[in-house]
Amino acid sequence: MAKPITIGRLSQRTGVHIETIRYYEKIGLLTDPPRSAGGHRQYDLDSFKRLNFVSRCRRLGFSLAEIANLLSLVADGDYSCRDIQRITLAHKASIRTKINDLRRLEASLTQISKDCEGGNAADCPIVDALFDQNAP
Amino acid sequence: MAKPITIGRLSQRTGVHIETIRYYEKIGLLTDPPRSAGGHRQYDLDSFKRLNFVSRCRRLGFSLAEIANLLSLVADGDYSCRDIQRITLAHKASIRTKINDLRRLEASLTQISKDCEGGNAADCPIVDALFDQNAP
DNA sequence: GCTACAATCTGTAGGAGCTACAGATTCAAG
DNA sequence: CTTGAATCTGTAGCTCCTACAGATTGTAGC
Repeated sequence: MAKPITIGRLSQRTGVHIETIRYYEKIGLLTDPPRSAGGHRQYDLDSFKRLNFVSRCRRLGFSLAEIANLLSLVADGDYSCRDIQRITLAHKASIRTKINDLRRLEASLTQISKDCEGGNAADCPIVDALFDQNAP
Repeated sequence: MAKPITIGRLSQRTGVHIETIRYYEKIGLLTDPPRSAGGHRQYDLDSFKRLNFVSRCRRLGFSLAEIANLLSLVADGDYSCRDIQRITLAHKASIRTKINDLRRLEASLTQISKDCEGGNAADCPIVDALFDQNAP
């Protein structure tokens, strides 16, 4: 059988920090791997794939709870593609909401910094705008 | 002199939760207000303005550290409008970066969910894409 | 003045998603 | 067998709050 993978190599190959891998194990996102006689973790190709899945989902902005959900669906085997797509699309919608929120923030910041000409403290429009008790 | 404001009224007027106000005080973002004989906090118009400033900055996405920085600049009185604008523009740039990141996420999700037709588990393109060890 | 009841007090723990130690072992190469 | 790198466990920290518990204070009505 294939030589087991150490946590260090797994970390290198997936780009996930060692501490993070152990953290995922602790919270139950990854299954506990077998151990060597001395207690070191021994991973295989499956653990590698699973961690890669988690890592990719994280990069796509899924929360750990969402990922746990996806993983359990897949593990149970009785999921339909429709389930997965529903989760994915819901996630996409929340990303869209975040983008819109940030766009509004950007517009506000553009607005309040527009009149700023680098002058003195007394008439800084940004500070005035933020401190004014009557502002929205 | 004006009647002091209780923490409850301050919370109502600013929309900041009571616990959050106390938290801001604990970390030094707000100054410790005077207390009644029994130990209840007594705020005035200045504390109201200051908390409003903090609250507005939070809504604009500034971190508490950034806000502390802005407040100390203003408190010292020797800031220039240029300083404030610099901080504001830096913040705007980081928001723009976040927007771009999220847009890329959205595009990825659109891509991987595109081929999904709600079929069976065996050929779910999303799961395949995420589990495939050779994927990017 | 007294009694309710609301508001506030302090302190601590939790949540998300890690990161960063410290101090003790274990592994692998020479 | 030694040495140095890797790994182990456990705990504490980070950000920005939120949510209690249990005690005390403030206030309105009688």
